Amino acid sequence: MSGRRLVRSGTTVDQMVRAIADRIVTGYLRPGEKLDEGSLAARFDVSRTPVREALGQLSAMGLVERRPNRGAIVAVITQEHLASMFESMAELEAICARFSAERMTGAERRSLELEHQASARLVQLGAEEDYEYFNTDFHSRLYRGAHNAHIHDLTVTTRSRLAPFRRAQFMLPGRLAKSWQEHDVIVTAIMRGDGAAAGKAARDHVSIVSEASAVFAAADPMESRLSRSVRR
Amino acid sequence: MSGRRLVRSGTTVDQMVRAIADRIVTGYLRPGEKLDEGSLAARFDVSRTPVREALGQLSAMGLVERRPNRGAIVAVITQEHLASMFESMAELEAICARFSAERMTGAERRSLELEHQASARLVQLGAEEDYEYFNTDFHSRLYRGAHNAHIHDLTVTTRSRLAPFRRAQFMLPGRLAKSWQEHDVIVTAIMRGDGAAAGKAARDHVSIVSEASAVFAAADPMESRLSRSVRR
DNA sequence: CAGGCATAAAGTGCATGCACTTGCCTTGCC
DNA sequence: GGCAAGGCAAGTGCATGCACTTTATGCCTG
Repeated sequence: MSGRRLVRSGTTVDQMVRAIADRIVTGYLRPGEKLDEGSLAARFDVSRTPVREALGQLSAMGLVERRPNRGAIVAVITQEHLASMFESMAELEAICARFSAERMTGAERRSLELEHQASARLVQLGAEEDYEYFNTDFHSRLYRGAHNAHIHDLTVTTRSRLAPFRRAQFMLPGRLAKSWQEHDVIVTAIMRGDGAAAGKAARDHVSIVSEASAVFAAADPMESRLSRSVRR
Repeated sequence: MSGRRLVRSGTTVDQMVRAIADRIVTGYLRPGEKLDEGSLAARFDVSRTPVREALGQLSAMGLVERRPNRGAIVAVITQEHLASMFESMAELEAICARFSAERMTGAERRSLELEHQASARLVQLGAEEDYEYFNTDFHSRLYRGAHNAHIHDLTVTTRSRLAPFRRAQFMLPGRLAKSWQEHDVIVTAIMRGDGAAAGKAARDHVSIVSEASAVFAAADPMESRLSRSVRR
């Protein structure tokens, strides 16, 4: 039956994982929201089997929570756990920045500085959208510049899990200029190979975002109805 | 058909994940070894469905590698990636130790020091097995002492992935006494609340294990010859 | 009319079946 | 004898079906 197979990219399960993860990370699916296997299967026109596999993987990644026999929900992140993730992020970024200062190649350094300087223009223009895009790229450069595949993974994963909570920073006025200044401190430290300074600057940079987000998250009605303390 | 169900703990998939992960982490299943869905299903007396889900989750965790349509193998870790994981481990331990120095409660500090002092006896006796058991506990205390759930997760996960490569340290003579000395530096720093010193000591501690393991791993031709049919 | 208890509905967990892919091995061809 | 094409067996990928668990509904009882 059925005209399955529209595209031929990766397996069905992989696509499901990406699709669902994307909806969670972008905030389209909200914490605590129920993930019904049947509905998801219908939604993507596949059977429940790949959906189940995808949910299992997402659960392994911590993006969804699975209660045996009681279905899956988008992972509910407590205030406390969120704080721990932001703090981890700050530490991970600090490590990446420190290693970057010590290990980036000449090309990587030049490229980093070039892009950073170019981004000043986005700040002047107040191009929030574009700056955010650049910002992601900037941080990715630090992760890669650390020349450590595992740290890179940990950092990228943690960052993606924090993504839903990072939109907050847009809300603060003058954020762009401030962000750029902080980047500038990091870049300067990296350029002169000062790992300790680069690490500290990166940690501070993330911490500030963290504080902004904490405010945002607190105001967010994430605990409206369910999310009872599901025994533990 | 069939008399399924031997035990009744958790879901079948979870049991499979634990069972397979355990065999990988303990080195019973070696990197590169083929994981045949049918054989695993037969081995554990379940159908292929839960096996597939388990493999999917293990793949998400990085313990196995899945090639579409070509089956799964125990993840092969390159020398380079292994090094990056050890380095990450050193950094993560450093963070945990630093936070522990700053945040452990009085009870946690006392308990840590007490156990540490008690372990001196194991060193004297040369009780390798028991010391290794204590050692795991010691590090777990640091992870918990950091009071950061996410760092805890990252650290525990990374540590388990390194487990197959850590047996190396047993091979070095005088390792126990050296390890205890290093622990002692960490404990002392934590007791006086010196985060920076605790972090540095923890990083050094792991780095030394790392070097030992690197030698071991290099000497070990991690290919698949011997590990043919292990099923029984 | 409230509080159980039975029963139905919904939804999960796993087994089975079939289509497809891959790798090997044969077979025919040069 | 080597090599390419084709076929076969092994094994993966997904759909479907059924048993079981949870949750919703209604009915009976006090």
